[in-house]
Amino acid sequence: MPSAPSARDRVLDAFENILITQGERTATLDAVAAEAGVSKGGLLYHFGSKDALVEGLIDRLGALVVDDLTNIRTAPAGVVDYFLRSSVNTESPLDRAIIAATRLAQGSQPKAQEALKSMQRAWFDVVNEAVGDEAVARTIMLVSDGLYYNSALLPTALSETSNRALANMDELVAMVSRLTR
Amino acid sequence: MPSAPSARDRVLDAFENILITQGERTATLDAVAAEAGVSKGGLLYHFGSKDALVEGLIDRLGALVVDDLTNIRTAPAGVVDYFLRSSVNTESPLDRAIIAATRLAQGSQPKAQEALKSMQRAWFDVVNEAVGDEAVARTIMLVSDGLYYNSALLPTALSETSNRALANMDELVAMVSRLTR
DNA sequence: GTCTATAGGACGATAGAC
DNA sequence: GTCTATCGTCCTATAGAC
Repeated sequence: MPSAPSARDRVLDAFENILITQGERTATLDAVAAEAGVSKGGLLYHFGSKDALVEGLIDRLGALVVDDLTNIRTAPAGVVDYFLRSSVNTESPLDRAIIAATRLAQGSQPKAQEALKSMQRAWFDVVNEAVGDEAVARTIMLVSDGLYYNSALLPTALSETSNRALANMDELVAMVSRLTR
Repeated sequence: MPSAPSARDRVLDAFENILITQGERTATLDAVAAEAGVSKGGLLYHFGSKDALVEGLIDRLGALVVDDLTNIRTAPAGVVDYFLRSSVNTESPLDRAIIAATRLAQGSQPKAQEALKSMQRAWFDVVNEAVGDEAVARTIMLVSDGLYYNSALLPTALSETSNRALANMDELVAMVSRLTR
């Protein structure tokens, strides 16, 4: 029930927003405070420094990943089907946190890099357990990363590959299922 | 014969270097000039503004892509084999230009986004022509994007997936060839 | 808990010497 | 073709009022 998000959460939302739509460079304290509707001083009360803001975002990502792993494991259509379909950016809270963290990771923020790495490892373990073949699991991970790269990393790109893949998600899932047999 | 690169080329090399290793934020005119071994004024003689510097990098990328397309088409081992193997970052001039452009594309630089998009489209056309099946070609593109994402986008990540894939490139090529039969 | 004001440094760009 | 010096702006962070 997201009735009235706290100022702290509004700041994190604003930080994500700017990172996703305009990149790391534009995500200054001034810009984040303005987008969140607070003053710079107000922002710095909740997050004492820019580093603390980054940590706040990574912590939020960590919590969302924990939930996601449960969703993957218990998906009615199966692990691989759910995992692949959830690899295109749907603007979910998790997607937004991942994309924002990826922006930070490319600005030599070691903590963001580590968070993404451990997320990837956790996903691999679940997929690998489901398909029971490491080579197949690795290939599925690459397809998933490719989907993310296309739909999330090139902001307004609407890249050809991704658009086609999105329109043909059933086809892609069938394609990948050829590997498991 | 790269005996003595011109100051202009040294500036572009430095710009790429900083974008790749430290991200867009750190790639300031001061930092690029220092890395290239020229003064800020000297840099601005060759590239009149930061925008011109970005354009210079994108032009370099365009030229390298043209060469690469010829390499892919004429590869002895075949289009798909060559394409996939060249999708891991080998620190080649092309790889470096792509990664640097990707950093810029995430900072809402439309020109960098368009350059990457047209590169992707050109690759897809070659792969599609070679395999003669759009769904298979799309999947191959996604695997390639996944390889790039892992080996190039998360700077020092040395991500699990990518490392394993690198060590098992033969295995991956075999995996993908299952799709074409 | 949120604000304004401001310090101190880094940023992109210009001017002009050599 | 390359340099130094400098301007105006923007950045992170602190101090202190409310």
